[in-house]
Amino acid sequence: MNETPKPETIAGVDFIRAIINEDNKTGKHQGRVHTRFPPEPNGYLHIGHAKSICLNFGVAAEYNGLCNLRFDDTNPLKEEAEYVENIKADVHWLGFDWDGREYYASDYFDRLYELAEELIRMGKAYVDELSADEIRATRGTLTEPGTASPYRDRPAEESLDLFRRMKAGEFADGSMVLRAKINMASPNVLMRDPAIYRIRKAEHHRTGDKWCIYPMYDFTHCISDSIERITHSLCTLEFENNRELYDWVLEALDLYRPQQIEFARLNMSYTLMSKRRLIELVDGGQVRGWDDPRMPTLSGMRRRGYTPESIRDFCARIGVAKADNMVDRSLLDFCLREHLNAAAPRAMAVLNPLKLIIENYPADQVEEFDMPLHPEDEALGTRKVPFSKVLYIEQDDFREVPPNNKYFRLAPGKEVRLRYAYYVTCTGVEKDAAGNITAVRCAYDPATRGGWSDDGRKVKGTLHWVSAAHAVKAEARLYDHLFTVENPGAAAADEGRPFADYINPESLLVSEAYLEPYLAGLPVDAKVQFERLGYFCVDPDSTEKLRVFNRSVGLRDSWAKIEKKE
RNA sequence: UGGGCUGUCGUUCAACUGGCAGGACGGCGGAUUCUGACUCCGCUAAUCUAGGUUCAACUCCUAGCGGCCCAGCCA
Repeated sequence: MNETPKPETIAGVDFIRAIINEDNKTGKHQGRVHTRFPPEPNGYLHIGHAKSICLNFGVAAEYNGLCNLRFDDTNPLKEEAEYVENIKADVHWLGFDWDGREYYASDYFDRLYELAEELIRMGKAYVDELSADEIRATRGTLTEPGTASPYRDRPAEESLDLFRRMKAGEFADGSMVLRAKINMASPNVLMRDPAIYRIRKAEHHRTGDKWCIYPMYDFTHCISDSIERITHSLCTLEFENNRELYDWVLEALDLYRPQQIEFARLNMSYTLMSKRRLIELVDGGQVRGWDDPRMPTLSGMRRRGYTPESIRDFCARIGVAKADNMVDRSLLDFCLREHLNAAAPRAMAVLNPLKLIIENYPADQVEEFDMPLHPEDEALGTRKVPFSKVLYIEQDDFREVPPNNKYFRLAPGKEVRLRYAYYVTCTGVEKDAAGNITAVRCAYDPATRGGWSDDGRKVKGTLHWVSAAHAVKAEARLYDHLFTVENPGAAAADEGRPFADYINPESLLVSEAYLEPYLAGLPVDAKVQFERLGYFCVDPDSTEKLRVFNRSVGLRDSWAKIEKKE
């Protein structure tokens, strides 16, 4: 669990505040603010859920209120205990705590059943024996009203008897259903006698085989909110049409009524947010699992190096509103870079090594330099980095023929600084028979120890380096964006192609690339920002091999700029 | 087509009950720098349309237009 998150102010949350403030003024909830985060445990949490988590916990915190964690587990076919555990872990990782208020819709099955019977007795619900197809056929269309089921007006006692026998397991799945009796002609299709209980002879991850009938979302969610005395039930836009039903159920049963408030869900470019499709990716083996670093899940992003702080900051910056949106990934990357830049201890790394031989440095000598772990934060302390006659530098940091006079890295005759070590001047190159450069030779100036000269001499270039003899080899897997189009889900739907077609094949290739970055002997047990190269993060799960995840966090942009200037 | 919701810089969020359309990200340019990073400075660019009310409209009125959601025994 992280430190308690500071209450980042979420942009655009005013339309929710306005409602809460009004409620507080009128004393509707005695000034109480109580929200909930209600995931269905049918998959892992993704960046879209982070928005909801930050909103629900954030709004509650702002008003000194509470936020519950509630699992919406009314469909035994899709839900698993494994998901529950991972969801809890991810919420904690993000930095939020429900303080023991961990609830399950399945906790309310008994109460829900009682209320369903009550609805039947009141004549506001009936057992329908129409098939699913028949119900669909009689529901009408968007422009035409539906027609009543022949069972709609059966006596309450008859429905009650049938409902009890449904519960007792006397009937097969799909043979009958409990429907709320509302209005078959309602312009809101959801109000045309919606099913509120169905028969499902399936094992539930928490209640086992105790039940063979399960309540549906529209009947369950509002009552669960009511039972928990939720004041403001924040949910996404697609539930706007459900609000009328939400209110109807609680009104019919004369129960405490929370206020449902809808907000726009997060859409992010090049990112798939549909849980259904993420499940397909996992099941289809296109990714290694829910926590594959290419996945937009919180666990995948964690492995890729995103920090909870950066995700929270992102959620605060994108804000919340009722208009559909498509947030650019670059904002997420910005948030990560900003946090990493401030917090990550630094290290030097070389991805594409080029041997650098210091001609006038004693062959058997090794020096250790103390380098700050963070250039702007001395409190982080220093690291020791060994220096010797043969080093590795980045291939891109040397050009036999400099492209122009603005190139200030190493080239024949030019002097550069080896970061925190010495100034060196290039004296020549070594080549193999084919003419490929195999090593660069140079001479160092002993008077510049520590990487500084008092004589006013200016060197523009500062290179990163590692001692060849002391370098740590590591396997690096570079992950690219998983999807090739801005909105893979929509693209696939539009063109009617399987969305897996929109996976970037390069992301798979890149992920298998075996690179050999040479890391100086540095603390690599935590996230590390490789200086100058951009922002790499060490996979915190890795134990044996050091994995360097990157690609979306700045490296490419950084190089693009460099290339342009040369 | 019925109903619900929604339209502000490229993106996202602002602009209190009408009063100079602002911030952030992105992009472009510059300064600085022992990471060509970071930082700093500057620039860029928007009220869906048409009428109307008003000294004054993103805001109010009227009429259009666009986008999203709803016809699961999913949530």
